Amino acid sequence: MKQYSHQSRFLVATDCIIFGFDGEALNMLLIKRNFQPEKGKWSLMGGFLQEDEDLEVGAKRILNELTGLDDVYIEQLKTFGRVDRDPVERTLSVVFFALINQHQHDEGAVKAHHAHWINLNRKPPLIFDHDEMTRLALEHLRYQAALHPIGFELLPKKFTIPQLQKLYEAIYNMKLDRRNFSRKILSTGLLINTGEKDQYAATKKASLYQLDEERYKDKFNSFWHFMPHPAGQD
Amino acid sequence: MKQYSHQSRFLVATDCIIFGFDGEALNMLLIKRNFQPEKGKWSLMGGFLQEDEDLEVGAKRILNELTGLDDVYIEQLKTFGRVDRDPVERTLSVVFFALINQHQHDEGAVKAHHAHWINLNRKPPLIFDHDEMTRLALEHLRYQAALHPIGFELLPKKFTIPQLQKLYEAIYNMKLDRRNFSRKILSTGLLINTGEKDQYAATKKASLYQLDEERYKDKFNSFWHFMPHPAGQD
DNA sequence: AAAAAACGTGTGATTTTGACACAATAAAAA
DNA sequence: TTTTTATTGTGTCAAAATCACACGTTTTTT
Repeated sequence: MKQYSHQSRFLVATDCIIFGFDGEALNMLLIKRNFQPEKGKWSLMGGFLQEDEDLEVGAKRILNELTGLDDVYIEQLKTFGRVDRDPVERTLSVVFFALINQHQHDEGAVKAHHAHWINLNRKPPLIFDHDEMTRLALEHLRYQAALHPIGFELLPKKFTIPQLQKLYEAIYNMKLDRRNFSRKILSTGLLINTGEKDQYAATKKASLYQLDEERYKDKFNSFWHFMPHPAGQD
Repeated sequence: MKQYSHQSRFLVATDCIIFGFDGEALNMLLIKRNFQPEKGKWSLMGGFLQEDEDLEVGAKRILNELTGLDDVYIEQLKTFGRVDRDPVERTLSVVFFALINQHQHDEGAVKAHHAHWINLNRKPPLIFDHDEMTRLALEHLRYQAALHPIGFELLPKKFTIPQLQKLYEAIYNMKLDRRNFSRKILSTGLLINTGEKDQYAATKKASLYQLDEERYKDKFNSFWHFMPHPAGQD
């Protein structure tokens, strides 16, 4: 048996949802398309899967092309396959979810692709089913960040607890209590106090922490509740 | 623009991981293949995606073919795309995760496909990357069942709390405290006591409950902790 | 009628959580 | 130089949730 001859074959694309955090707001990297189809409109960064390429390799190729980054946190999110989702020709899209340190990307590459960091609260409508993909990704981010120590992927190697809190506040669009947040985060035992202080702070300088990589890997799949359970849930 | 002419096209299959519960153990529905490739070996139930078919529709078609069931809980789990995962020809597989009430399936259809309910603890090795798919699905089941009220999908419409507990014990391979389990489950407010009793019970007859469908939909995405956090996590 | 098996509910100590207060630090303003 | 202001680090306490465990009840079996 050399081939499954009588079966249909499909185009397969990879689209990437790339989240970044600038210290204040949650952003995503979007493309202002200067190519067909839907030239001039906004979309996710994507590309077609190659004959000899694993899915994740394809996603990382596309991600690297756009950001210049190599060692990025990505997860496969979901495959979108509605028959008419691409008006040109049926194309399945395997959507990947990436978290990057926004201050580390290659600005040249981003400009070359007409890409822009867009605040999530000011996101324009996107082509095809890319809005649906985005909704799912944000939901997934909120889900993951509430249960797993995933937020670190969006911050620099060394960061302060107030910085981390701002990130969580941006992800959930809500204010958190400084003291309870700190207690909860530190109680995971995942943070190492480097002893250094945040030199950019305006007033009292906060301590810089970094991930305990060892424990991070070990405990990634423990469950936590990073988000408060406000009273009166019912 | 009529087509993306120069891009490669791929075979796309759908494989289904089908979990069932017989009251004692967790089982999955597996195929003893009497067709090529890998005739004689065990595999998941799968099939190729059709030209005019949405992904989920394809999965439901395959599921219905095997079980005769129509209204089944399914989730898309992940797409497997290793270049050499199918030795015959490169094929992407979109894996779906299904939970069914094992006592409700169509035995005729199952036999016709040479399918068998196999206890998870006695699962034979499967072809291709189906073992990896299975591992992921079990992990996902454990994840989901710990956080969301998903176990009901594996039970009959009316069930007792001890039955539900046995299910959880099978999923996690651990014993649970009867009293704490009951309290936790009831405190979700998702169960309605039908007033009836389980007539098959050997001794004291347990009350039959059913899902409060309304609340179930509303609260599916609230987080819960159905599994205990034993002391000494560190 | 007594024993055995399984169900339903209750209790108390411990831990975790959420709400909130105060002292310490560092820059900027006075 | 002193005061003001903004922000960080740590602490307290009441309320809620969790875990470990005990007892009485119902139904079949002996």
